Amino acid sequence: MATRRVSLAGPATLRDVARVAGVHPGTVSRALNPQTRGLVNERTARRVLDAAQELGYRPNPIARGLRTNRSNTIGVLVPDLMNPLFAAVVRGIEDGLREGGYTPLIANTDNDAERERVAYEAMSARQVDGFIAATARRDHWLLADQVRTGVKVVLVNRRVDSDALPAVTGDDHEGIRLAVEHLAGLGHRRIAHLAGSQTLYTGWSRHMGFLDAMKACGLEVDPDLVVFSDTFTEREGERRCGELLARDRSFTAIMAGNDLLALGCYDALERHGLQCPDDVSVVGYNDMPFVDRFRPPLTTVRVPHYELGATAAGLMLEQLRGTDPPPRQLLLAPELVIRGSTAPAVAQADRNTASLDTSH
Amino acid sequence: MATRRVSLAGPATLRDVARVAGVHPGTVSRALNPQTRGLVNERTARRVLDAAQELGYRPNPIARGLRTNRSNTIGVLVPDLMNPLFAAVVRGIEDGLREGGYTPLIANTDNDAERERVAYEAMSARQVDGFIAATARRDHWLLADQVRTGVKVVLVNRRVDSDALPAVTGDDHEGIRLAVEHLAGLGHRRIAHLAGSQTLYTGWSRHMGFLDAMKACGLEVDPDLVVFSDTFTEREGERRCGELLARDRSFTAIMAGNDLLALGCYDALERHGLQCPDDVSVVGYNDMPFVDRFRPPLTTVRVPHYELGATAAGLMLEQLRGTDPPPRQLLLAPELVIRGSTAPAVAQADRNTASLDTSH
DNA sequence: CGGCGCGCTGCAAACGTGTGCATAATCACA
DNA sequence: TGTGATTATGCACACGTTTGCAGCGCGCCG
Repeated sequence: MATRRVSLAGPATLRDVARVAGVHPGTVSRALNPQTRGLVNERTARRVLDAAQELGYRPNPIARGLRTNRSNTIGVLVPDLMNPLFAAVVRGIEDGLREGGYTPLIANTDNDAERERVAYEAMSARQVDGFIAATARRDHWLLADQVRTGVKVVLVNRRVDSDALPAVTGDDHEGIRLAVEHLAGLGHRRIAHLAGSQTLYTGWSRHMGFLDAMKACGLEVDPDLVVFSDTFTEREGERRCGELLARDRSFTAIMAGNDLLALGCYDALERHGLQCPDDVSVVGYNDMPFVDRFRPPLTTVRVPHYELGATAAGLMLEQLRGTDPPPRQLLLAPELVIRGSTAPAVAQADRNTASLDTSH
Repeated sequence: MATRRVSLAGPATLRDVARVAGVHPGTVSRALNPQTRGLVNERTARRVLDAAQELGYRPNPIARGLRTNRSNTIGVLVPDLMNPLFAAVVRGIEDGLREGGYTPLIANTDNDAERERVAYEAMSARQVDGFIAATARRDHWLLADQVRTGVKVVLVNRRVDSDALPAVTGDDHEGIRLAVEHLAGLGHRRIAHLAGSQTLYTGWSRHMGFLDAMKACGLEVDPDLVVFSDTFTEREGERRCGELLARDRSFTAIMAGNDLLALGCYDALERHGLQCPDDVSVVGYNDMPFVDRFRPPLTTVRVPHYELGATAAGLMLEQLRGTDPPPRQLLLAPELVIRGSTAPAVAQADRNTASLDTSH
């Protein structure tokens, strides 16, 4: 009889299980929830579990969410999934959340404040239990909203000065240091810096790292050799590197804020008749897929993007389990990957005459 | 008083709006739903809308979903987000769905049947209104389940023989034809084919396309020059291309089933002392990001992945709006992108002696 | 033997919406 | 003015689950 009803209607509900097991729906709820199983007699719990198994009962997350105001869902805000870096981060987040039984709800923001806001609202409405924000803006309303509403937030690839929010990022400071030391070790003394946008956290922190690293190596940073780009794109990299070359050609190496910017440097150098790495060494940042295939293969700093996402998920789970652990800010170690775009510095004189040949 | 309640408790509910507007919650529901607004007096509707605006009312999708068994959510099954092709497809899906007010729920399956199944179950439990499956297996249980339960499904990057499911894919047949014609036009007559796995739709369809295209060009396909790979990876490409070279070196061009396989060919050719494109031309498929940066820049067939996703989303919306339109199978036009990895065929004699020089 | 505590389960009220049905109000028309 | 049609709104229940509270049976102890 009961099975008949099941075969007729949709998926089995708590009431169906209760009918088969001969108990009250409330008891079924308690028996099936590991949290509250202790409250119910072992023998009846067994009976309930069997009935549920037999009917193929699957709890309805919607109904549960309505009652509990929780959804086992985490909102993930990411600039652009088509960017392989963020794809890796998101993949790490997904795999990390799965361990805790949570599901990510992903939205692309294109670094647009308005889209970010509507995605945030939509996700809040869907009762997400927290947010992982991989969006890179340094200033952020999320912070304000967090302290106001107490919603759980974890930042990835970005942190806030106040230490108020848990965050996990790559150690840009260390990464840039490795790169600059590598260049210094090759004899480079005049090192240019093609920095990313200073409104994005990564652009800013790598710039700071560059200043410190140069000092640590006993090198001077010539303001003429530092240029800021607006976006992390090849085109912008080529443009800014062109400005650099037009202004002052005395540098023998470029530290780029990003692999894409580094790629733009390739183009600009080629356009100005300079060879990489023979005339100018270039170092990127991130170790994107396929940069080992470029011409020349790019020396760069590897950032563990997948692990970034996975540990961010871990921090979120930790926060969800409760007992308010103090917000932690984790740094993940980068790794210098030396390939073909860096070489020993040429003697200053040689290079200047060489470049004069082509420019006049 | 009413506003007081709002400031105390959480987000405003239908009842709150009703209290402020001085009407029954049911009326508010009707007034706010564009579908049913016609049922309510224009003046009161206005009052309700104002009240909702004032209170900042946001409908609760969870409660709505519980009542309607719909979630405005579409399950998206994708092999791996870190693959830039699928990232583009997913991005297209997201943007396409947004137009209809739907949100994607994304899961990576790694082409693993078991993970696919659990993701499908989990999404069904969450009451997704449909599935977009970008997973590439040719045989699929989804088909069976679809006809059984009547759940809405759209395939992308894959279709089924029976025409029973709406699908949108790139026109592999046409794409391969363009590529083979290009090679034939360069004088190549012995063209090898490094095919993808025949258990995946794209691998299979491109293989079929290759056979037809060769015939159309009046060229013979030598079974010795066709080799099948198990996965779409560089390593596998290198391995299989190595087998090809060991077996028969008479070919002057390779049609690869994939850019990654083509990349593997680069490695194998180099290892065997052959130059691309001087000795052997290589054509890829997909036009992944950065293949224009490879050494040499890869000639390949561009597939509009973003549009693939976007139109798949469109098909899904169409299906959701109802009135059962017949399932449509759309083909999107590919485009041949000629770069540096293809060149006129060398005279057979020249190349044989050249390769003999290095191999002996 | 009565009362108390304890282990277990039933009861029912939510959570926020949507919607069929009833009903009140308005209107048209003879 | 009465009747039927139309329009607009109220009412109440349902969706499936969780959970505080009450109650029941039973054993223990005084």
